Amino acid sequence: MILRAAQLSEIYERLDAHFGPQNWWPAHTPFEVLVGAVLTQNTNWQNVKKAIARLREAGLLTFERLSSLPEAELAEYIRASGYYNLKARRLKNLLQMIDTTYGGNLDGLLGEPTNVARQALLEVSGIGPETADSILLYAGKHPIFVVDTYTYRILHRHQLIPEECDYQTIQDLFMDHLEHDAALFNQYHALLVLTAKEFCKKSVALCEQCPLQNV
DNA sequence: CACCAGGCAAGTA
DNA sequence: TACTTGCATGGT
Repeated sequence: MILRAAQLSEIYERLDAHFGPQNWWPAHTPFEVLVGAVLTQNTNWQNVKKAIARLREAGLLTFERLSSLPEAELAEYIRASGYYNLKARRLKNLLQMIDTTYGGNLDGLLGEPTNVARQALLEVSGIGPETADSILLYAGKHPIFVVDTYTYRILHRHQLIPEECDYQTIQDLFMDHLEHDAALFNQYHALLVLTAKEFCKKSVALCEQCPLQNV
């Protein structure tokens, strides 16, 4: 039950042929990626879209406007995304770090070497590996592979990884055997999300129609 | 009604 | 260290 290097390319080729180019993340600006990355934690993207829309309508999708918004008010704007009190706090923690360490300049954070920026993000309470890597890849175009529950579920359903397999192990599988290219990692992760949503739901797997059968 | 959705941190023993 | 719990809305 181990994933072979050649299978990573095979999986990518099949999914890319099936779904085509995706050009993720669905956001207008790097700052919007940052916000969305926190709001989508364990949450349906449909709910996140509602919350992002509320912030956009209020003109709050900038570092300065969101930083000056009281936490309690921010929580109300993002209510539809669920865990809204928790996420308001986490966003504030993140903005605070960018303010104190990078003078409120998101590009300052994203312009750091990947490992430095990743460490800075992980030190923020509420930012874990997936959120950090999503920000690095999709807001900063850093060549780092984003692992999520979909990635795990698809690989495990196809018996390519064991049930006990942590984030770093899965990320290393991809990064040890693929070219470190942001555009490739972007597309690969987007393809895995689409595949999970269409063919590999938690309670139902439509393996007969899945492009990955018999990999 | 039950279950699910692009996590993470804090508490417990 | 290993396991459990809290956080919460909205769609199916």
